[in-house]
Amino acid sequence: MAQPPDRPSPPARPPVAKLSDVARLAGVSLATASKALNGRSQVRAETRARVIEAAERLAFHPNPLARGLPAGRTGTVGLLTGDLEGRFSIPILMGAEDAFGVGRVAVFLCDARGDALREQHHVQALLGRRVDGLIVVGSRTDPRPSLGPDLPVPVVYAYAPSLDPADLSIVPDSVGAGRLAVAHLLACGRSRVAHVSGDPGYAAARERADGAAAALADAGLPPVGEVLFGSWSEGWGRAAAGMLLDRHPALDAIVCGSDQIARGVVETARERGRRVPEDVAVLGFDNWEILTQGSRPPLTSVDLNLEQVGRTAAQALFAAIEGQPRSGVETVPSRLVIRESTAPLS
Amino acid sequence: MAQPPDRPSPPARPPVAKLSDVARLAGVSLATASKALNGRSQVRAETRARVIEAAERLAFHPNPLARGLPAGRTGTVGLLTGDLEGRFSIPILMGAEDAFGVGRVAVFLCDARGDALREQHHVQALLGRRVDGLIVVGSRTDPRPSLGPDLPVPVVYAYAPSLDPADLSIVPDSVGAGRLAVAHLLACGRSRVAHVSGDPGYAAARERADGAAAALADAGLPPVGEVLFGSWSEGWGRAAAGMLLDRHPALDAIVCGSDQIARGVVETARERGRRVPEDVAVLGFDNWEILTQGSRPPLTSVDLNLEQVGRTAAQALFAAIEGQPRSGVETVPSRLVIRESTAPLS
DNA sequence: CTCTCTTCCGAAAGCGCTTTCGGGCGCAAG
DNA sequence: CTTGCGCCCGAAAGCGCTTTCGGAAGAGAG
Repeated sequence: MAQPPDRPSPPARPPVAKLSDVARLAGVSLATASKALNGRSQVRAETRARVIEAAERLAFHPNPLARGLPAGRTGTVGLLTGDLEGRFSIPILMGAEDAFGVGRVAVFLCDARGDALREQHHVQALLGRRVDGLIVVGSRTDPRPSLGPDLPVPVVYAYAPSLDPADLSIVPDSVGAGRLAVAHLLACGRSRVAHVSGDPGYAAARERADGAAAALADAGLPPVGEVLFGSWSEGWGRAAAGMLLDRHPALDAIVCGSDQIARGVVETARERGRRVPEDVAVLGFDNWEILTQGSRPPLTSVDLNLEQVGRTAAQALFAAIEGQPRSGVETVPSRLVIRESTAPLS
Repeated sequence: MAQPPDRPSPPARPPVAKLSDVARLAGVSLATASKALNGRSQVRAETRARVIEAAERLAFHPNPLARGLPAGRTGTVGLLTGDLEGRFSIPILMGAEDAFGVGRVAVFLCDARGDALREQHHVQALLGRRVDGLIVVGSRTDPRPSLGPDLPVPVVYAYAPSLDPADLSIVPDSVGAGRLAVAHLLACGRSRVAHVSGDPGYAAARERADGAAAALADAGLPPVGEVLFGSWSEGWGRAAAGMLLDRHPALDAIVCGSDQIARGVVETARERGRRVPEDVAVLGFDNWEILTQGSRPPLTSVDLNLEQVGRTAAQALFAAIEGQPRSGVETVPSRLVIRESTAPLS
């Protein structure tokens, strides 16, 4: 539709082997060649071997377009992200690549940039390209509107769950991540644990806080003050740390809602003469290397296992394409990466 | 080839309109419908209108697979990246998306993870999918081996240039970026400018340093000490800043090879009682928001215009596909983003 | 030796679309 | 009223592959 009326023909390129070449070389018909290469059970082993050898000699690669035509399949999936920076999309993409297996399927990556209209447009473009399925990645863990139940292909939501429980969503376990953080601090012998988090409008902030609170409660320990919600920035981490250290000088650990916040907290603690981790243990979430490594000391952080989220989403999508759809919200556990900002009380 | 022997058929899905439906509804033949929709000049305007209306009523989207079969075109391009974190790929991807125009072409994204073997594999997979062209994105600006001259489709290298001058490469102007940085500091009235950079194994480090040195020389100013090469880390920035302030207490500006280094430098300067920017102006490269914003004060940084690199690469690829290939290395100018870590001497 | 089954292979029919090519029609010129 | 010429349109031939279906060849039973 969008082709120029009379475009010049592309420059001459070396021709590629096609199935008919393979068949001729192997001395069989097209049909037999196709069956042999696709592992259909109607060819003698010896014939199959001959065909395969011919294919290899010609460096034959089947044209997936032509292959998909009769089957209605294309061997491609669409990855629709709303995440500008690729902070979450990239690990998920890599996980998906792993799960599908290199070369088996190809991934179309589209960035909707958080714009619903653009998203709709991309969905149409992807469907037009006859993708076999769609993975939708959000930029935050808050539930998002479903693309709708009547798409012609299966959809899996990753990171941000769909509001529609009939859809399948794969998300990190934020509550569990919060529990994990506190459990580690308790294991380090800390007992006076405060919590500085980010924007309370984010489900991730609230759920991590819930998990942390629950773990403290399980241990019979009171939290140190309320959870301080603010923004996902170092500046907020610095400010909040100042307040905390003034009000609760006896605290011995601070859970931070993100690595950014943790950096600010660590910095302020050090400037106030508190040693990290000896006096105060600090940890963050996300395990964003650029932040955790640059910090003094390097930050312990809860890794949300985004690659695993991607891998699971890809596997689920694959299953759905094969006719085994699931639905509901499935969570992927988090993982603690211990660095120097936490350590046992000596 | 890699299909399971006898897979189950996918679940029933709503059928989509095909060209024959449109033709029937419009009361014309397939051929006419096709020509009408593709703007061929062999249909009466009135007939064309009728066909288009029928297509819209049926929400007809041509099947790009079938469309590409005769033409040998697929309307897809491959984006092959070696950049784990997507630090450079994502902006380039977005630029490419912009340049192609949403929906006109789709982008296959593959991550080779810096592995030549995996790269080769992905190239094969992409060629197998009959992409119309390839954009290869490197993870650093050092020249990289060419994919070879005899690929069946045009290739454009972005960020990392190809070693083969017959290829087309679109890269940021590292030398110009270095000049830009120093020019800004000079405009701020600084005259004793030191330079802390990253790993000297990186062309980006050397070229930025060259540009900076050239700009100083143009102004008739001597550099303050040698360029301190090290690594791309905050820790190195802190260490280097300590050395610099000891040896050259009179310096009034420090150019840093990256935002990470700049953060370390700023931190150490502040701890040593030097005010930034009043006593010492500091700037970095890359304009990585997460780093520039969290710093105290926020960092001035040279933005390499990666989106523009991507857009240019995409346009060049498009031209090559249309039969207008270019070759050689083309640079994209950088852009200064001024924040609080630099300011005129009062 | 004939008949029935298997096993293996090939002819042919699509999949949805584009494009070539030839023919019908209407018009102006002869 | 005939030619000739253009303008539109449709029939049909692919593009490269998969799949159905029927037939040929060989094996075993009667």
